[in-house]
Amino acid sequence: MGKKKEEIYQEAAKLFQEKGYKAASMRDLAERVELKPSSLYSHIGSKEEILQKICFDNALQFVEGIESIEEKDIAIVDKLKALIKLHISIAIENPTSITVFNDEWRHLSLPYLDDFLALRKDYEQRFKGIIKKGIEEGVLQNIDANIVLYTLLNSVRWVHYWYKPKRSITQESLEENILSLLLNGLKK
Amino acid sequence: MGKKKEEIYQEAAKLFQEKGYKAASMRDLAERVELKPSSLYSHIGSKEEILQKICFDNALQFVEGIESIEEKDIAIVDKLKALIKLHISIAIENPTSITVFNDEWRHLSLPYLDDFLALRKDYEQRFKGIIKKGIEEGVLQNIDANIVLYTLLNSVRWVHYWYKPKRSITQESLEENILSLLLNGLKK
DNA sequence: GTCTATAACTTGATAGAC
DNA sequence: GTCTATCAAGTTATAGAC
Repeated sequence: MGKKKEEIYQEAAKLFQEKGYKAASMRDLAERVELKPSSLYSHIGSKEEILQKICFDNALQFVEGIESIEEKDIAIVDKLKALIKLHISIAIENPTSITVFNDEWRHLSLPYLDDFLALRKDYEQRFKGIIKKGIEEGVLQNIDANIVLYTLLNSVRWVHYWYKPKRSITQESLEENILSLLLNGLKK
Repeated sequence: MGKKKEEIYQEAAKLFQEKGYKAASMRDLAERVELKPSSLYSHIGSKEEILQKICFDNALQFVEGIESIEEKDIAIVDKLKALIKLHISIAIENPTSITVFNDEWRHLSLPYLDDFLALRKDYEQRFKGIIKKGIEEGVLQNIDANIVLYTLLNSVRWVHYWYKPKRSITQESLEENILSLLLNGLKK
C-alpha cells in the first residue's frame, strides 16, 4: 500500500472515530492529509471503501483470534481468559479502528452489511460455544449463556474509551483486574 | 405537550436509533409522522432540540436515580445492586431513547455538549464513590475503582441491544443473572 | 497524482399563502 | 398548523487540464 494511501486510511479512521462516519466529510479528510478533496480519489475508490476495510480487517482479527484459541488444548476457563485478553489487546493496540468497527459498521451498505453481520454472528456463536461447554463441564456458574456472552463482550468492548496506556495502570494489570472481576466477582 | 409533538419526539428517537442522528433526516421524520417536512417546525424548534431533550431527560433519570440510592440506609453491596438494577430497568423501559442517549450525545453542539458531559462526569463520580467505599470497608475485592466502574457501566449499558422482553428470560431473572455474574463471578 | 471546476444530490430550515 | 416553494449550504464523486 502506498505511503499516502496508508496515511489516508489512518486519518480516516481517526476522523470517523471523532465525528462518526456520517458526520466526517471527505473535505475534512483531505485537509488532514494535505490534499484537495478530489485528489483523495486517486488513492481510494470511495468513502465507504475505507469503512469497509476498517470493519472487515477488525472482524477478521477477532475471528482468527478465536480460531486459534479454539484449537488450543487448554482448560475452558483458560480459553475464556484468552478471549478476554484478545479483546483487551486488540482494543488497546488499535483503539481508533476498533471504535469505528464497534460503532460505525451500521453505515455499511448491502451486501457488505450482511457479510459483516454474518462474521459477527459467527464470532458470537463460537464464543457462546465455549461458555456453554464451561457450564456443561461444571466449571462455570449456571448462568444463561447469552447473558454471560453479552455481559463479557460489553464489559470489554469499550475498554479503549477510558483506558489510557500512559496512565499508571499497565496493560498487564488491567487484564488481571478485569479477569479477576469477571471470573471471581466483585464481592470479597 | 401536544399530541403531535409527542409523536414527533417518539418517532425521532426511533429514527435516530435506527440510522444515527446524522444520517436521520427531517424528511424521514416528517414522513413517519405524516407531515410535510416544513410542518415539523410548527412543533419543534430544530433537529438538535430533539436530541437535546432525549439526552438530558435520560441523564437526569440516572442522576436522580443515584441520588435516591445514595440516601438509602443500606449496605454498600446493596447500593451497587440497586445501581445495576437502575441501569437495567431504564434500558429496558425505554430502549430507544437510551440508545440515542448512549451513542448520539456527541452530536450535541456547545454549550449543551459541555453540560451533558458535566452531568455524566457527576454521575460517574458518585458511582465511583460508592465503589471506593465498598473497597475501603473491605466488602469488595481490591480492584482499581476505575476498572470496576467502567466494567460495570459497560457490561450493563448495552443490555437493550440483545435483551428482548418477549424472550423466555424475564427482567427479574435477567437482573439476577447479571448481578450474580458481576458480584460472584463467572467461575464456580 | 494533484489540481480547478463542477455535477448531481441531500441537508436543515424559512417565507408566506391558506 | 399544514401546505408549496425555495434557499443556502453541505455532501460524494467525476471530468479533464497539467
